[in-house]
Amino acid sequence: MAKSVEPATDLPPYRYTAELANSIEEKWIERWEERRTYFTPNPVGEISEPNGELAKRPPYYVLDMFPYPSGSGLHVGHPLGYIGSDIYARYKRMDGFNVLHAMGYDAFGLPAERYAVDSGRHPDVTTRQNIANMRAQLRRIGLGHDPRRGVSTIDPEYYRWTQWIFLQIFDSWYDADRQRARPIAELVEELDAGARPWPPGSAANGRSWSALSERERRRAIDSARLAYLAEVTVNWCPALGTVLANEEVTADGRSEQGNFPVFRRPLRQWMMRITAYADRLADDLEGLEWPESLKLMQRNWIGRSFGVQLDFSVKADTEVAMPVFTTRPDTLFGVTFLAVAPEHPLLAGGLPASWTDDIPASWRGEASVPDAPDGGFASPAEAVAAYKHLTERRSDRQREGDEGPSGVFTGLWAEHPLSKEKVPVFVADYVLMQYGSGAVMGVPAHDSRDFAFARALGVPVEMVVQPPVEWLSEQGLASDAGVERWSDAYTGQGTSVGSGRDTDGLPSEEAGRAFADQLERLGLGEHQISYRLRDWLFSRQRYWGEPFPIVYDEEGDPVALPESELPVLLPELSDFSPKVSDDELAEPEPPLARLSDWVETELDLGEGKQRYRRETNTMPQWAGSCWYYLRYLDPTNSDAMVDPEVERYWMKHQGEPGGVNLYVGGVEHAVLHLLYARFWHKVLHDLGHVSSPEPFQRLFNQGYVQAAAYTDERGFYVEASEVEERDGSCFHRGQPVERSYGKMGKSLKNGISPDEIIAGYGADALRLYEMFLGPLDQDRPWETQGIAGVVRFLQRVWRYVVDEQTGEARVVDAPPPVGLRRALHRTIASVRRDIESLRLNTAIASLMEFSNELRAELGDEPPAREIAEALVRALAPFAPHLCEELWERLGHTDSVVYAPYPESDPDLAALDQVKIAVQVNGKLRAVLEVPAGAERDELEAAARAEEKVAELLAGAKLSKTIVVPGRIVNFVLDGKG
RNA sequence: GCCGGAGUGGCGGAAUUGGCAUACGCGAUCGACUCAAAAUCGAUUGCCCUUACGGGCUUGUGGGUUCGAAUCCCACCUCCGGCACCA
Repeated sequence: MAKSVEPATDLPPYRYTAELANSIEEKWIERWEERRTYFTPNPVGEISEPNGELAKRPPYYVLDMFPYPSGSGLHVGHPLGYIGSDIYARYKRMDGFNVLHAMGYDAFGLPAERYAVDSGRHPDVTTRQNIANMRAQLRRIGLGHDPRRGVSTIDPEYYRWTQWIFLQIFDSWYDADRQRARPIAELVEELDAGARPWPPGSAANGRSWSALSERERRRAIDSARLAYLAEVTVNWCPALGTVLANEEVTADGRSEQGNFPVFRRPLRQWMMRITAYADRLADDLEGLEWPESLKLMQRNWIGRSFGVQLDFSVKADTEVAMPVFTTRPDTLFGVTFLAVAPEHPLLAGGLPASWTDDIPASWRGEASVPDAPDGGFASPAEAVAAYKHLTERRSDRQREGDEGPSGVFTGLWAEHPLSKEKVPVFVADYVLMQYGSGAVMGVPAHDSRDFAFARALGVPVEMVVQPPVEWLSEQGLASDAGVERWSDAYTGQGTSVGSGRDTDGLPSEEAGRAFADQLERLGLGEHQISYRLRDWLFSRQRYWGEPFPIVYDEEGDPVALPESELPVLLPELSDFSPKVSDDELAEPEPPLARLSDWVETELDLGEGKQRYRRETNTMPQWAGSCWYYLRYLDPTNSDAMVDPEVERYWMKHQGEPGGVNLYVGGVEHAVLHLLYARFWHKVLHDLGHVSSPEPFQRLFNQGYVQAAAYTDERGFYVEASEVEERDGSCFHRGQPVERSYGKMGKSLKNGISPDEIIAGYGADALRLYEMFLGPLDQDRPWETQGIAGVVRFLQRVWRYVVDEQTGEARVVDAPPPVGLRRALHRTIASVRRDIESLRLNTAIASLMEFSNELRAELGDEPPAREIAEALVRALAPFAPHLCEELWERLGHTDSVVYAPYPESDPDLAALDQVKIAVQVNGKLRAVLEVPAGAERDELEAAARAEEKVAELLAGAKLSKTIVVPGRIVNFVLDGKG
């Protein structure tokens, strides 16, 4: 809580109070702006001046994650990462680098649109106002950003290039042989020349390329593009008038926002072929300086698994080969059934008209379809239709939430490729159409899901991997217990059994290899890699986003607009809300579709004037944030996304992968944003538009600020600032409330505004305290009272340098005591080390320690200029306003922002005296103070000479003496150790 | 369920490679200044036993390796995060 300090009459006139801090801070923020202190020059182009000589320095790019301009103002948790990156950027700037550091705004998207709808104003108005508010709040924290580079995604001059990048992706295809994207024109050339029979990903169906009509060829090529249209199943929420991401749908199939029903339906949408890059996205993580945990999250998200795809032949209308994917070919002889996803194409063909008599009721749907007749459905076709109808209406989330496995028998039988036995084919919703081939081989003995399914429907279980005895005993089973007594599948490796072949008795891995080889020889299977990653759904039925630079011709096929048509401006629209409905079958209607004058257009795209319809979906919020770090490089360039020379200057580093040197942001973007941005960057790299293969070389995740939050008896959060504490209990308006801790923010009603803290203590104190609370990558609880410690520290630094009575600098131009100088150099060494690895809490602790030594050494005496100036420079990245003021009072006319960061002289930083612990039997008995270079013999002799040690050694038998120079002496007496 | 990460004073946290556990700060207690309070300055502050001298214990729990473990190994407990029918 900010205290309102009485204007204390008896304080010295130049005491560093909140008032003084605030006036210093405001003064310097204005001067920095006037002097363009943070303007960072490019080597060439429009913004290569002023400070042009800086561009000769080595470049360094420090980036924060693109903020979304919230309408509710900042709390002290928001700027945590920004302060950390700012300190690092300032340090690098003082250490001789040309540092690019800027802040723009990710201003399109759902939250901005919803805020506008709620406040009844146009998103363009509210968003720009929010940006202005946020800029003002951040400005006051003293972040050293180049203001010219702070782009917003909603600026037409920005989204023009977002659209341009979309066109680059649209105009590309992925060449799997060369493992990179290439212009689509090259694919057309290869096809026309006969160098390639067919576009990748589509099937020839016996026809040759040249036999196709022009329209057919065009559609085949369109489906090979990296950005393509496809009919996909989406979560459609008519009440919100939009499709939702899986994350936005609750477990019971309703919208997270508003709790409206969500339906799954197919819809023609723009997709991005990110799966083409799955291998590179996974492999290239290797060379990045990212937290290992985050790399792992990306790898899991991509979910690459190696296995075998093999064919079972199924007799439906005709004999068809049905591929299944497995990572466990060793369990092939344990297959007792197949299961296909409800959407599987096999089910579209003819199913048998009736069951054979031996089919149990559980297979006929009795166990799985709630309203099935007693004894099950009359025919496979009916059972499958009923089951599909049941599962169709459930969202993915619902499927996952269901208790038991379910499915029905299709009446079809498949032939095992090696044993030639017949196995039944089921339809089951635990099989996902989107993964593998949408069909699985059921091995109940060795897969938990197959096991549960088999038990539920009464399908046989056959063991083909002998589990180790330990597993059986853990399950409470005897070592010879049959598979019918198991309560779960054994999913580990073991000894192969039960195939009746010579692989029996081999370790199961070896048997698996043998089966895979045999399948490959027979042409019935091949090694394959599957991914969890899916292609990226890129359309939104929203107003507040980038329009696609796409129109449709009379046949409904997409046509890219030429660059000269960019930007496609987002048209003015007074009713920008999505069209909502309570009818499940209502057609999605993007707001832009209402503008028929805009949608219907006549253009000459090279074939004379023709009528076209514009694309009315918009891009998702991720689009703008996928490439902003490239626009920061060259924000005013109207000829290119970024000048290649400028791009190379900032992003290409000798002997390193290249990219942004340091990227700081929250772990919540671990997969989506960071994966999408890497994907776009790689496409741009393949097409020659950027020089580095990866966008972000070093990544750092800052933690969250947490704060006490309070819930009333109904479990609702109450405004934390209104809670009072009495006798260890908490009350809100007289009612008792319960305390918990959580991420600071609007939802827990526990936000604390930085404005409030700055008014009460100053921005430098806020900066220091946020960093001092704990390691930057860790969550930390906010307690405003703790800020007193850093305030006192800043006051002391001020008082060392400035006379509190006169305001004059009070340093002496004489050399400091040698001990103090040594302490200074030690401090500089550790502060530098700590900043480099972003351990800013311990960097500040070192500076405090030095300040304590200064006080102990000097008392009230003025410090030497050498000491004072080094301290001011060392502290400047952390407390820039205060240090700029002190620097000026010390007589400097140039800015401390570009003063060189103090260097540590290793000779001075080395300790001349060291303390050595002396132990007897591992227990500390004395501490020696000896010259730093003391040898083993000297140490041992000195240790023996200690009175207490001598006492303990007298009469005892010494079995061992450990001497580690510079560290420890340990006497081990007989009878111990 | 699977995969990660973390457990150190009343609190936030520190501790290069295994070598003085608790740096730095908050809070608390006492003192100086003050009519008083705030601010500031100074001292003390891991726990237990002891008037004292001194001694013992202590990094989630239990074991192990080592002359020596917060740090390495094994088992367990708790908390946090990610993924969740991925065949």
